Amino acid sequence: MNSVKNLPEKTIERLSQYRRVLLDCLRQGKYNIYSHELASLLHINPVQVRRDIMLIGHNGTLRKGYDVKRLSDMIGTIIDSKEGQKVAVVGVGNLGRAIMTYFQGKRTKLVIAAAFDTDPAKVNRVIAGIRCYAASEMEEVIRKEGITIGVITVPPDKAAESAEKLVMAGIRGILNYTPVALNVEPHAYLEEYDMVTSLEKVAFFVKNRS
Amino acid sequence: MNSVKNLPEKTIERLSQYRRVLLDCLRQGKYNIYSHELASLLHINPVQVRRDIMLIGHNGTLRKGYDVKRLSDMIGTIIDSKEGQKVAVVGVGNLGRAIMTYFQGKRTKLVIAAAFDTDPAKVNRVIAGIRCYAASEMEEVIRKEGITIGVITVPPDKAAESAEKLVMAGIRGILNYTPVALNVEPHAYLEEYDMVTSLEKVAFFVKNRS
DNA sequence: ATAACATTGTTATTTTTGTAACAAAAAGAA
DNA sequence: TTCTTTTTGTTACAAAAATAACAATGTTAT
Ligand SMILES: NC(=O)c1ccc[n+]([C@@H]2O[C@H](COP(=O)([O-])OP(=O)(O)OC[C@H]3O[C@@H](n4cnc5c(N)ncnc54)[C@H](O)[C@@H]3O)[C@@H](O)[C@H]2O)c1
Ligand SMILES: NC(=O)c1ccc[n+]([C@@H]2O[C@H](COP(=O)([O-])OP(=O)(O)OC[C@H]3O[C@@H](n4cnc5c(N)ncnc54)[C@H](O)[C@@H]3O)[C@@H](O)[C@H]2O)c1
Repeated sequence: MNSVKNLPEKTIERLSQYRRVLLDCLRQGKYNIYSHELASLLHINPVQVRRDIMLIGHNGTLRKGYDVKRLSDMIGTIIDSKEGQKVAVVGVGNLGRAIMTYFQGKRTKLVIAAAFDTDPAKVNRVIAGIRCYAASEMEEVIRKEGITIGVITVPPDKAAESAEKLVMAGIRGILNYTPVALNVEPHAYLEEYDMVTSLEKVAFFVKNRS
Repeated sequence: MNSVKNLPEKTIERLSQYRRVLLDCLRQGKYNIYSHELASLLHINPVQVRRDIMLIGHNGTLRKGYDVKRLSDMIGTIIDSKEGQKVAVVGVGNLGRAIMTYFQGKRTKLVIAAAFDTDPAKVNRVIAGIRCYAASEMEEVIRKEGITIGVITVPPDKAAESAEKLVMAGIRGILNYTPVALNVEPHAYLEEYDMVTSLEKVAFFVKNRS
């Protein structure tokens, strides 16, 4: 079977990036785009763009390229859920707040619906338009609101317990920004990102350039 | 040729992660570690750990595993530069400040040596121990300090001009956190990361779970 | 009309990445 | 000692991802 559920992981990432570019195009009044344009905007190969687009079953027009609006909508049908999904941020510190600010109004289908912290100075306040609850209310709020995704931005030594609480609350996916590998399988899909690793990677390739 | 310069990109990423875990072990007084321990801490396969370690030419001890300190040092000789590298953060907003706070004292060979902003309220202040300069001083400061890596955290519409300035100043690598694809090749190595993509990826896999 | 061209869609091939399999060897048990 | 266990190092294999090749076809120019 070759359905949309079996799309390669890398294709999913690129679809998100294509849409970002496409939405930009729409804002600029550009209604058609060639595979090589999309490719060069994202520093990838045009063939890869065409292949990804083929995989999701979209059709371009010869000599006119892809219809920006249609393609962007098509990507939406693949990566968005119809009813949307709600996100919670756990840990309203520097990074948590930055993310909350950043996301406001970015995507209609993916909304940060709550934040959690233990600091009394933050609890029950509204930050970047998002209500901050006490960490102890996590399970209740997550269930009540139907939140499916958690973003973890607590101090490293609180990461494991936060993940556990999220899982207890029935969360289905976690995006972990702490430098602590979590153990939530098979309860939730896990994505981890460490900025130090990215920076060290850049440093390595800088060092070894010809 | 199979030198250290030709290590797979993914191996480089993992080396950074291994070291993070190893340094943690040292702090906890653990001086030896098995491939399967490292693997399970990072949710990967033990064979992959052994393979990566083989590729960098390190030797473990049968039945005792790897010497944590020696392996961590060995990884240092691969991914660090001897003299270290200096990093600049461009854009001292929510995210920039979060990164500056986060990095303080994390790595001895990779130091944030300067920050840049256009906001007079930030210029010439010291934030998280890092001096913030005016964006107009970028070229001068970067050359004087010998900064090789730039992290871009300015508003999206200023990203391209910031990258250009960095390149003008002779920067060798850029880590871009804005959702704008930059064009700096062949002057600098570029790594881009967009949080929306990560979150959309999590959302997709949550949606399509059995 | 017709030829030249540019662009998509798709299959084939190559490259990269990950996993399995297993020999070798050290440690400990019998 | 000899056998069993455990773990590394390495080669062989598999899977995933990226790229190349190219046919098909609409568009434009002549
Ligand atoms: N700042 C960065 O750029 C950056 C980058 C990469 C990773 N990180 C990681 O992200 C995490 C957060 O970084 P930060 O700079 O925002 O730290 P921070 O200290 O500014 O924020 C942490 C927040 O979590 C809250 N908190 C503590 N315990 C909690 C709990 N049990 N439940 C809920 N909230 C709790 C704290 O009150 C605080 O508001 C850290 O683990 C850090 O290592 C940060
Ligand atoms: N906040 C997040 O979690 C997050 C996540 C992903 C991506 N981003 C991206 O990172 C970037 C920064 O986000 P933020 O939330 O920190 O924004 P912000 O508005 O808080 O900060 C931007 C900073 O850049 C400064 N600046 C403006 N023009 C400049 C220039 N030409 N040179 C130097 N500095 C300049 C501003 O004065 C401000 O201090 C944005 O592009 C955003 O899209 C942010």
